[in-house]
Amino acid sequence: MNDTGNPARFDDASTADKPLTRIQKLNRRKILEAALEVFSANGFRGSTLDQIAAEAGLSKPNLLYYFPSKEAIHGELMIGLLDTWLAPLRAMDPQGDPRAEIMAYMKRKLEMSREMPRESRLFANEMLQGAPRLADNLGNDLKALVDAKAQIIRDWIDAGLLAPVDPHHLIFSIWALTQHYADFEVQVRAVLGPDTDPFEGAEQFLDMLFGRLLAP
Amino acid sequence: MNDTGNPARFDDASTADKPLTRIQKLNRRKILEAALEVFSANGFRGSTLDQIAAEAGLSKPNLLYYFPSKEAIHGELMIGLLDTWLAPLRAMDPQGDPRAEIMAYMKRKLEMSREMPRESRLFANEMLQGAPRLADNLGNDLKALVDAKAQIIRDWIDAGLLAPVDPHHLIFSIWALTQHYADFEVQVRAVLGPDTDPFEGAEQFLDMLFGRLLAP
DNA sequence: CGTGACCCTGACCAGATGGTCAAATTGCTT
DNA sequence: AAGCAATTTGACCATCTGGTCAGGGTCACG
Repeated sequence: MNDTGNPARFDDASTADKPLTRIQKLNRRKILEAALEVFSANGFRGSTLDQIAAEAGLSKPNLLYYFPSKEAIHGELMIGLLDTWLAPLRAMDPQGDPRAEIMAYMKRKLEMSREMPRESRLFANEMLQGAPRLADNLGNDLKALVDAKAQIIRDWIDAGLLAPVDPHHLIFSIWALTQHYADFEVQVRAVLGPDTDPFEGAEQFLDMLFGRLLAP
Repeated sequence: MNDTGNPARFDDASTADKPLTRIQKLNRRKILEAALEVFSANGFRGSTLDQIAAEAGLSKPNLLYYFPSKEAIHGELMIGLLDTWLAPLRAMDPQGDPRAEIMAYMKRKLEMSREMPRESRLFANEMLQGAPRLADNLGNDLKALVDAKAQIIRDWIDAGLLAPVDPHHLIFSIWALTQHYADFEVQVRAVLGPDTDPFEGAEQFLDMLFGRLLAP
């Protein structure tokens, strides 16, 4: 059971937080876990409450006892996701060694792609549809965070500690490259064959790629 | 059942080619164009025949006069897509200058992301769902093509013309980086703001990234 | 201008799907 | 063990959706 860093959250993201029962906690977790499985594999419209209910081992009306609607389940998933997803970027330390910080960020993201491919695909699905449920967060929280980190990188560059690259696109490139291995896993595996671990090669490659890019 | 005169056969790319009528050619094109628009924005399950019909300016039964099913429309789109999508890779010339060939490939792919974002998203959607409709092609055509091109790159490396990088992951990185700007366009635009052209910066960045990587 | 093939549509159908509800069952507290 | 709240479910509903069909309109061509 994967539980670390993925805590079952409160009920309606609304104001009133009741004291969650033992059974509530258990079943809400089951539902969100099942929903992650199903939504990430089929997208929002491609998933049905019946599938999620089956995966969770509950009846459909019982799902709707814990969440007011299909959208609510998805929404709750998304809230937790954006947070989890950006944690590694938040952790980038202005005080650390520039190249080490960026390489560590890249590696953490790659690790996340390996260990949380479902979350990655859920996120990708949402982006592909134009992120209707994340539009606000993207324009505010996300932009603010990325801009802040971009400024840090810019400072590093100005101090001559990194090659002069566009910080925003550097961050995009880390996102693109790491998430590709989760989101396009079928394609990657089809090309590499069944006996090769994509992430092994990916780590080496990305090490070289960013190592060469960042040298001042 | 009653099959009389149903022209819903496969396109010119198929085995049985009947002489397509003027109206057939026109309407099939309208339908595929509309389907691209709708499928790429909503995914297969998220799209309805009504949406496609509306977008195409035709009635739903009329769609089904030209194509036997929703799946058939999607399938036809996919066939054309994989071909279009891989054309730039096919064009990589073993006789050309190694770095120039790879940089040109990357640029052509980036250009495709800018000019055919719908195709890119359609492809991404399919991959995310595990590519159920492309599984065969991936394991055969695609793998063969990529392996062949990887061998060419390997030869270049052995000849000391390129830095020693894993050719497969090099190709993956080009795919990931270029398609990211189409598939995650919302996110990219949200971060960069409305007045910045993502592709402008992307081209510069990728130029530097791969330039540095490939130097022997 | 007639005729047969081609093209188009309103009306309809069956199954899927999100969601509701009253009633039954279970869990918790005193 | 009673009593009340929390949990669960079978039955049901309205709507959506892919797909069918019989019939009517249109086009091309002799």
